[in-house]
Amino acid sequence: MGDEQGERGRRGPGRPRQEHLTRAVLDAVVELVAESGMGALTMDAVAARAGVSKPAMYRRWPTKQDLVIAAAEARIGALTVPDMGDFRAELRAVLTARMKAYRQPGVGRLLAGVIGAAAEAGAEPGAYRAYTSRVMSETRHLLERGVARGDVRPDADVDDAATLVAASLVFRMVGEQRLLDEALVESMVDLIGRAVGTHP
Amino acid sequence: MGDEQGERGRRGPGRPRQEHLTRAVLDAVVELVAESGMGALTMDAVAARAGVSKPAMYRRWPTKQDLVIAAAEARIGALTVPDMGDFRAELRAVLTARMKAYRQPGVGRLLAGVIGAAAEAGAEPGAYRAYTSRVMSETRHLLERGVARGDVRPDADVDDAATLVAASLVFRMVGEQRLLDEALVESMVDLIGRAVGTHP
Amino acid sequence: MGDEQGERGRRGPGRPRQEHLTRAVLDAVVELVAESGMGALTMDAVAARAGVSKPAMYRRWPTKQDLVIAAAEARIGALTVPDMGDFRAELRAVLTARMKAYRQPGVGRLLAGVIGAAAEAGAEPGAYRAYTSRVMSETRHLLERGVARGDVRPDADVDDAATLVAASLVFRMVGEQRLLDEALVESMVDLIGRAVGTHP
Amino acid sequence: MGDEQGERGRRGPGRPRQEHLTRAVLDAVVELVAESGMGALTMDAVAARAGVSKPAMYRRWPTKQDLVIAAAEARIGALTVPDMGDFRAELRAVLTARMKAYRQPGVGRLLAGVIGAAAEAGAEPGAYRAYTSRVMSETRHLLERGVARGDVRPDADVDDAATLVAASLVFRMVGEQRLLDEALVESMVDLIGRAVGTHP
DNA sequence: TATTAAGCGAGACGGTACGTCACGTCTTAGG
DNA sequence: CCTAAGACGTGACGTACCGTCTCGCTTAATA
Repeated sequence: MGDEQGERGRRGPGRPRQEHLTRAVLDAVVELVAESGMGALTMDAVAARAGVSKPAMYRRWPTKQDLVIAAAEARIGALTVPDMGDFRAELRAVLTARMKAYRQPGVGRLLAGVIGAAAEAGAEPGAYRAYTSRVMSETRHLLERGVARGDVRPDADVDDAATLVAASLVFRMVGEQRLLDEALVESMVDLIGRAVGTHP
Repeated sequence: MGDEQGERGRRGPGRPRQEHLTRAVLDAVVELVAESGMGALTMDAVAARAGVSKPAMYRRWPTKQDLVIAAAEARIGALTVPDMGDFRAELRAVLTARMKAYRQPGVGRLLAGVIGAAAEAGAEPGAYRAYTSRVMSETRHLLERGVARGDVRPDADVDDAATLVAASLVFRMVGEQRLLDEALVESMVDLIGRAVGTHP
Repeated sequence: MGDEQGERGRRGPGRPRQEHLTRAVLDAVVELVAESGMGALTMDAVAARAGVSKPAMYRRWPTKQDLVIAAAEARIGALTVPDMGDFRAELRAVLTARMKAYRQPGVGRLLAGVIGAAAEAGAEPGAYRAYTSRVMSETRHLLERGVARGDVRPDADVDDAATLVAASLVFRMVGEQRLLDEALVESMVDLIGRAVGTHP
Repeated sequence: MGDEQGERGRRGPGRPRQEHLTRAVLDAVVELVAESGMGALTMDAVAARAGVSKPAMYRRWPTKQDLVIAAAEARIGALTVPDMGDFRAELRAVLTARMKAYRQPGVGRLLAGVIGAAAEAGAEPGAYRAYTSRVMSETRHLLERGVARGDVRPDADVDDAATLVAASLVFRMVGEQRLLDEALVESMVDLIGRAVGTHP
């Protein structure tokens, strides 16, 4: 699961970890994926590109999956949309932000890799689930705010609508392997707006 | 890409392929994935489980990816929804059919594996794209029929709406790793129906 | 322990092992040791030098120890001294033969490595013991023939005398790290001849 | 080569080394080897067992080899046999003393390890040679005293005879991997006594 | 009926990555 | 200057999987 989430505070005695190595590795992951796809994402290749030793990597992320997820999170990051007084506007904001994050070079393939890796053998859902559920709850929050405000139908299933929001961009990119653009965002704002909005 | 699509006709002289081996292999793939996930899906393991030699497998599917896609297709299969006179009914039919296909044991992880594998290094999009675009065009056909019939808005982007339809179940299962059920289908019929329907 | 001792007969179905690989590996071991000592005897280095893959090596010798012992045996080989009618002459013959075998480049260090490796962790005595006891019994046979003939004292402990014969050259080379020569052999023939001979 | 031979006097300013750490490490080496063989003799394991940090070890013995040799010397130690007026008696004394030293738990494997390590790559003969030649000269001294006294043949090669004396026990233990006992010592006194003695 | 091309199981092969381990160094903080 | 703790680079380890190949055998369609 990686322990890089631990508070940056004391780690007891001994030489502390060098944070620039952590960054170098995450950068190397994205670069390699952007250049040559997930197939080129070898632990050895990452270590070589980052100028870091393999043990130093495995100390931080015990599994390739953990590393990949950490790299994806570092590029996609968290997302909080402020109350803009209008559901459609907020939806446009969040989709636009995600579109831009996903369009960064390598992020698309990285995300596909993360999804594939989550289906692995013993793959403890740990890190992956943590990431996924965080993203979903952001979206649910948006919908609930809309319900409270009155521009989202109260009888729409928030869970399922949130799935629709999250799925749209990810599936287009990863499933259909097509590029994302503003037109898609606009289209989705319209479709999902009609699906859950109070005023058609 | 696999040559198993070739017409079953003449293959010239020599001993013909034994079709029961083909079936045994595809079954073994699904069984293994269902039991132990994609990580356990070794070519050797498949061969052992199916009681088939590796060369016999590679004669049929030149690559592991091809085999995985073939196995997924064999379980999910093609889908043609007859004209039922009502878009929502047809949408419910197609989503229900897919839900049932996806819920078969192993199919979820298999699909995740296919998606992940499509992001590999040189991964010629070949087989994957062929499968994906076939599925998408089925859905587009449904929407176009609705437009012609008059119960789907003509100004809705068919492409983007089709993405929404396909994404809903796949993302819930693969992205969120949650089980599919009838309630989700009903929810999606409602949401997508409102999104593209002419009568709210 | 290595299975390379198996009779060269049938190995059942499947592709047979390529014997030239076996030879190439054993040669590479000796070359590397002769050039750079046991420290340079990496499995990777051997594989590279022999132009053989690591799995192909591990199929033949499951352990580095087994490989080292096999290489040593291939260079030192078995030894049978014919009845020459005189114990001292036979002793001179066997010591001369061993001296020549040990003086081959790399063999000295190889032997030291074998001895060191035999003290390793779980080191099942298997291969090492087999080799050692074969060498010792050759020497014992020589002594027993001398007793039967009448030029070796019947009250000399054959076991301990055999140890002395085997130890002389090996310790000089491995323990003292000095080169072997004919003078040493002559000296040992004299000393051991007096130690166990009937006519001083 | 290790600096532990340095005079125990002043080491300049600063905190002096704690001698009990030195002893703890050497003890830990022998314990570990006795329990689990050379394979378990890791620098980390020694440090852990001795309750000492790695830098503290490397300050004393710059190399693992140096540590191993130091541990062996500490258990085997130097040996000076007083003039007993009879070569055979002195020979019995020295062999008995060595037999007892070698029979201590772990010492056999430790000695094998030392011999193996001496064949390593760049292994500067330093420490090993120093130890070996000291042992050999002890034995030569014994023989020379016998020659002077008149109970050792003056035409016996002292060097080669000394090799025989040293080799007997070491080879039996390390080469043949058999236990040492008084009978072997008695046997060797008889054999070597006949080999170099003036009165058969 | 004989030939022949292809299929088949078995398993060795080269290649490449895996995740781990050990060595010897270095960096922190504290005595 | 010593000490404990522990991260670091280096490099080898032994294993696993992929996709290919070489065996010796079997099976049909063709000649």
